Amino acid sequence: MTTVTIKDVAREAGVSVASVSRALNGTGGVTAETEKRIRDVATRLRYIPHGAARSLITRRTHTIGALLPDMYGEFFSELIRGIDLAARARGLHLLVSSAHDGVEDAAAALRTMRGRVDGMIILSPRADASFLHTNLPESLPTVLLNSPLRGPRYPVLNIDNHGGAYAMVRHLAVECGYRDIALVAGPHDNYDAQQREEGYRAAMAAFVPDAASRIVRGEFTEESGYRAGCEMMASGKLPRAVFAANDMMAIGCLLALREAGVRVPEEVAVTGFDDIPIARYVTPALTTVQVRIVDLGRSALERLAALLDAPDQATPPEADTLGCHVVVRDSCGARSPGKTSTKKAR
Amino acid sequence: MTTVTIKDVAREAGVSVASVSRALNGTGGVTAETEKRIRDVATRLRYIPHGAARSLITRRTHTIGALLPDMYGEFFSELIRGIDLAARARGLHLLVSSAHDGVEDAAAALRTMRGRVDGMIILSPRADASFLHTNLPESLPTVLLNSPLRGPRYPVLNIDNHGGAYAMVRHLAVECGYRDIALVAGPHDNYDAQQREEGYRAAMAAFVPDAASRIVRGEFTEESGYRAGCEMMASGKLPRAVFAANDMMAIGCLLALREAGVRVPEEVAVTGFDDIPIARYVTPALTTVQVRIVDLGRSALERLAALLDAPDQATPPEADTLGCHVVVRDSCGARSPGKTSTKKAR
DNA sequence: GGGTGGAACGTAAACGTTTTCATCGAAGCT
DNA sequence: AGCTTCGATGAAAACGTTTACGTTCCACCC
Repeated sequence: MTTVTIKDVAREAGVSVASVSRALNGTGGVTAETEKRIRDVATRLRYIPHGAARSLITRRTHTIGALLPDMYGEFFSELIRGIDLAARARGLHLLVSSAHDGVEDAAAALRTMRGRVDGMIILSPRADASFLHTNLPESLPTVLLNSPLRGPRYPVLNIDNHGGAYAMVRHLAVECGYRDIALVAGPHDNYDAQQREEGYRAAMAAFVPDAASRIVRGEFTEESGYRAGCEMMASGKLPRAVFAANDMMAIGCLLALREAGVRVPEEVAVTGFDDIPIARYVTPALTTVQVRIVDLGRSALERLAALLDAPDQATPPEADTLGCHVVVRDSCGARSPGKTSTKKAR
Repeated sequence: MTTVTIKDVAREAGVSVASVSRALNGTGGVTAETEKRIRDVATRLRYIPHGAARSLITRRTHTIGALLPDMYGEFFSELIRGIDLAARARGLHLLVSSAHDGVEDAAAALRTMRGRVDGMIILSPRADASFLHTNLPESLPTVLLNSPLRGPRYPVLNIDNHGGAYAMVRHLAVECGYRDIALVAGPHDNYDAQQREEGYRAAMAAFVPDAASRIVRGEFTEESGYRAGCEMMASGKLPRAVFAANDMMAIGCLLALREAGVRVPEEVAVTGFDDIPIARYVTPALTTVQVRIVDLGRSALERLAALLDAPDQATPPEADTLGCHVVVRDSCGARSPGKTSTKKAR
């Protein structure tokens, strides 16, 4: 009696449960008169349908699951935001699970999704082919984010890490005219980091073929960026430009240089990757590669929704990549440090 | 055949579904031998229990729902992060719904939670008493965040807006010695904004009783902070210190002053509220009121979990408030602009 | 006026689990 | 040997819905 079910409504309204279901769902088959009566009773009793029961028979949950490695930082909040935005536009709900304590954890999280979601969006370094095979219910529509996996099994959406890094190096080399461009790379085992590094190499080979490339490794943290900056200064020979594989490292590097009295961008240019919100507020404002993470989330969900609507549509086997472009601010020296334009806060 | 159910496992293993359930759940009542056989079959068939079906009978979903007004900005991502952190520590999952397109929307979101969650965390300006009464299943454990609501019905967790604002003004008045302190307030209909404003007034009355208080209204956006800065300069008489009711407005104000060539903090001190990540990276680094949003989310979930474990425990009728404290950086002029300490990126 | 058709409504099966209860057999005891 | 006890197992109910299928009833048509 504590919670009111469809039976209570039926009894109170003097009809069968079937009629209540029909009336409340707007399926035909009930007089306008009885429908009204049922509706009245339902609101009076404050009846709320039981989601689990409904989706058990309907085989629809109107919920999509998101498996993410971690909730941290701008990236993931932006991503979730994008997914959620698109989801609610479609009347879908979001079951998030940030499982990052290893494969066990991720597997468990994935399994509990069974029967609670209509589809999955997965962004996880651990999600290799065999992992997915054993833990993902055979027929659950899924789209992968930022995954090295290819193939017709699941659609994949990637950030154009390679292209973004390439474009940034081109900017530094061609438009700014620098030759001695160093990379503060990300961790070796990180897929994004690998691709960005490759983009750097390719662009260096293309635009300043006779200049040596110079790479110091970081870990995508501000601290590691700071250390990288110190390291380069200690080496006695500063590069003319530093391209950090993400913004946090760029900022760390910026701080290290500032502390040492090195002027940015006059002596050394510094650029990053990601365009996190902080980027435009540091001084000098950071030139970086903008990747519209919100859009990544959004298109992931759109793609998934398409899969849900047309289950056996042949999915384009090619992986989609989300373009990104460099946004020029002050830290690269390509423009005179102008006034920071005031933008409407988002 | 497309999805494998418990029946398939039972048939394949030559036992009843009951035994499969017992074996897989580790309830007693099966020989070690048959348990192993069942387990083997289950993994071979890649059986994954159906969540909805299970929770239909168990009346447990191991999921908690979060109703938030919007996913935007640092605040909400931090909040979710806090909730999620505590949730996964308890083996709970998270069903988020950011419903901000009005009451209709929020109501719909809340109703679809029925049967999918064991409890709710609600942070919504729209969630007044009657709204909750009509849309919240009678017996669903719920904790409210940052709500003006009081009473024994639901536990409430609040940020100590009043105390934080009070402390900041005290800092400006007592420790920095300023008397002419202006407030850039938040929107009138915002609960946080109201409390912060009240804290400002109270502190002004307490510490600089003979100084006039000065309030210009903003909307919690960077742009409105920028405008507030311009407005104050246009008035011809700049205050000695500006306390903005949130960081984004403080930053906007900072920019306006900087553009006009006003030196911060030498001529005008500027402080904010929230301690968003950006705050420590602007120059001068922003003195602000730190509120541990992650902790807010965490304790909300802890509280909810306690409710779940002991449903009829008398909930402390007093609303809990989460303390906050001022963190002194450069923008208030209380200390000599030091080196920005490099922190480990979170 | 006796069919015919269709709309309104009820009955019951189904969804995939867990759990109570009954059954069965073996082991232990006198 | 006859009884009890207990552990392993299966049968079936239950959870709260939706929906296929009947049934009833009324209007309509010849």
